Order: sequence, then C-alpha cells, then structure tokens
Amino acid sequence: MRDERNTEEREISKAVIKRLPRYYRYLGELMESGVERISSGELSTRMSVTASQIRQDLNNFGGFGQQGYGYNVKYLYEEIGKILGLDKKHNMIIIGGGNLGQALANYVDFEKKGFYIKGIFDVNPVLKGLSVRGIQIHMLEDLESFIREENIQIAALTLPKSKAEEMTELLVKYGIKAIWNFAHIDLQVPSDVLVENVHLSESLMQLSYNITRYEKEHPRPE
Amino acid sequence: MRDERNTEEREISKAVIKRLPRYYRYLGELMESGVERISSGELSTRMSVTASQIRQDLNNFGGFGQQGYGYNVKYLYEEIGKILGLDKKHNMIIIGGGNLGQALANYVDFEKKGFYIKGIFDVNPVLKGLSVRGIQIHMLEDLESFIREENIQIAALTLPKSKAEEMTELLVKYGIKAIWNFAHIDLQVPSDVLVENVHLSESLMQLSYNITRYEKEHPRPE
DNA sequence: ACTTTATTGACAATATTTTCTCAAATCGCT
DNA sequence: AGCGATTTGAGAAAATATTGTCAATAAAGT
Repeated sequence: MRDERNTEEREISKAVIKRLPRYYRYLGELMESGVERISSGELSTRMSVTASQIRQDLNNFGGFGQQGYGYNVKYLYEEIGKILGLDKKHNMIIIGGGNLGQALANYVDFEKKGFYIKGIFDVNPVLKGLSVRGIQIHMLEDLESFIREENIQIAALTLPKSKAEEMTELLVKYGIKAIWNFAHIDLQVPSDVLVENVHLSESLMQLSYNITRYEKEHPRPE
Repeated sequence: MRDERNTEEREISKAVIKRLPRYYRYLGELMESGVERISSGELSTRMSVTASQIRQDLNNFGGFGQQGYGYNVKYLYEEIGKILGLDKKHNMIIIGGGNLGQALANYVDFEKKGFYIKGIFDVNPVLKGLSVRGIQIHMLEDLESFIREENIQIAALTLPKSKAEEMTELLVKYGIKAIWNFAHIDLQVPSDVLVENVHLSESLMQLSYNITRYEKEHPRPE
C-alpha cells in the first residue's frame, strides 16, 4: 500500500528517521574534532552499524557522498540538520513547572538546535512570577494569548497523567501544532496535531526486561 | 542467524519488547475500570494496532488466551509483568542531583513497578545531606560502598555528557548491572552491563522532522 | 596521463516483521 | 446437551527492513 507519488515526496520509514539524530550527533562530534571527511565504512565502525545501512539511509534523501571520497562531514551534518528541520526556529512552551519541566527548561542545548523555550506554565500559584534560566513561569490563564502572540508551535507536556488529557484539549483548542508528551498516556488529538511520546517508565521496563533475561541466560555461578 | 535452541529460550525481537509496556499499561487501566476479559480485537481497537499483532506478540511468550473467550485481563497483566521482570525488586540509584535526577526521584510510580530508588549521588557539596521525597543525596565518595551494601542493580545517569563517561567507568568498576542513561552519548560498557538510553534531544528531533514534513505536505493556505 | 585504490549509490538477496487466513477450541444461548 | 458465534494460535503470505554485491566514479599516487 505504498504511496509512491513520483512527484517528490516518498514516504520515509520511521526506522530511518529514528536513526538520523544519531548520525547527526556523531557527525557533530566529528566536526568538533576537526574531521573533514568520512566514509560510510569508517562511520559504521564508530557507530556499530553496517556501512550499507548508513548509505541506504542517507540515500533516501539524496546522494550526499562522492565515490572514492566518502562524505564531507560538515556538509552531511548540515543536510541532516535540514532534513530534521533543525535549520528552522521552533517556539516551545513547557506545561508543568515541576522538576521535569524545569529540567527541560535548563537544558541549553535545545536552543542550539533551534528549539526556543519561551515560557513555562503551571497551575501552582506559588510558582507565579518565578523563572528558570530566564524563562518565566506563567499561570494558565495566560496560555491562550501566549501561544498566539509568541507563535508557539510545540508544547512539552510534563504533567501527571490525570491533568494531561484536559490540558491537551486546551492546547489543541489554542492552536498548538505539536506536543512532546511526557505523561504516561496516549493523547487523543486531531490529525493535524503531532505527538511525540517520551514514556520514561516504558523505557525503564525495557531495561528491566533485559536485566531479567540476562539473569536467566547467565545464572549466577553458585 | 537465528539462535533457535529448542531448549526454552528463543530470542524475542526488540520490537516486541518495546510494545509490551504499552500492553501492560492498557491492561492495567482495563483492570482498574473493572474489565475482566478482553479479546485481541477489542484491545486492538483501543490501542490502534492490529489484533494479529497483539496475538502474535503474546504468543512469543505462551498461549495466554482462550478460544472463544479472549484474554483474562488480570492474568495477562500479571504475566506481562513477569515477562518484564516487574515482579522482582530492583534497587536503583540516581547519579546527578539536578532537576532531572530529582524529577525521577519524585516519580512515585516506579516503586509500584518494583524499582526502588535508594539514593541520589552528586558532586555538588551544596546538596549534601538534602533529600528528595525521603531519598537522601549522597556525595560520590560513598558511591562504592553504597552500591555494594544496598545491593544496587540500576543506576540512572542524569549527568551532562562530559561527566557521564568517567562516571560510567566508576559504576562499572563498582559492579553496577544496568545503566539507564540520560546523557547524550553512547556509553561504552562491558558486555555484562546493560544500557538503556533515553535521548531526549533525539526524541525532540524526531518531532521536529515530523513537523517539517507535515508543513511540507500541508502548505499553509495563503 | 595512467593505474591503482577507495568508496558511493543502486539494486539484488536475505532476513525480519507484520498481516492474513483458517482450523480448532471454547463460550453462551436455547 | 447441542449449535451457532466468537476468538485464539499457528502457519502462510505479504510487506518492510537490512545487508550484500558490484559497476561506476572519483581520488591519490606514480
């Protein structure tokens, strides 16, 4: 059931997209250490993936390499950045001024990638007027106007699941385009609103599974 | 290159494991709302996956269902819990007493799933003696004895990437079995130490990709 | 300028994952 | 107890994803 319009846009698989940020990170590190060119073979060794996969992944978006030479690190880094949309500015708010919200607010690197945290919102009046790294904490009544006036695209949702659902409704109503969801729940949104989930407890459960399996396969000697 | 020992253990694919926690979550919710049985078809509707996938996934671990009846919610919930190792107690520490570390420490639900946060470690002497939700913040010099005495299996690593590498070396030396890594780096560990990564910025980049693609495919009318 | 070496991009071959199909089993109704 | 409806589990088929191969091309050395 492939889309296969020959007019430009092919559908890129999710698996490929998930790998791009990692390529981006490695290329960034290479760039910082002054490496100018790299072959898929060398990169594959460093990243512990196959060279074929790297070439195949990149070729989804175009031929960035040169036979006999490899890839220009800076060029490839920038191209992947463009594919990921990191060349554009994204305005973002954080909903939930708890530790997790504050942790995100403190994370400077997001700005380097074009994600600007414009404000934090919370219901707790104790937090009113406070700010984190220069980012002010607002009360919910200002949410609607803030989203429109500051042209906010992304909301990071760091609320307990009980509040996350109604907040999502509000965010959607106020015209948010994307939700970065940290609540342990699957949000219901219209099809023009994007959701990316970070389910920490699910990640921990995967680790738990692996521990369990490892112990089964390697029983303690004695 | 399938393992295929007929002696018990088959290799379960990563994709299946990643879906288990979500099944677990839905089953937990069903249980709470008093639902006693569920068919793969009904569950598939709620979860927006195919019924076939649910049955196939579960059958990796055994036949938990009954023809003409479906699955017993409580039983299936518990079985998946066992598969994920949630029936066992895991002792955990958090390395890094910043916002993210504290956010994890504040998250009560981990204990319900068997993950007990025994302590937080940091280099910052300002934090010495403080505690978060009754969990004390320790200084690094106590790390080794703490890990051994409290029988710590898992370390959640919430440090900037510059410090994460040397800390990993220490943790490995002190006998930690698994690292839940929040630093933006691929940790190098011996093969008997498990790592589960939570790369927040990579998740955000995926969201950014989807925003970018969405905007390309749905250009603003005027 | 020519030759050797390196390396991509495209396609073919494998491998893996997902979905489909249906016989067998159980349920629930009469 | 018997019968139609439901639903699993297993295997087959289809779809995707990954890996392998190699001609074409560029680079680097002579």
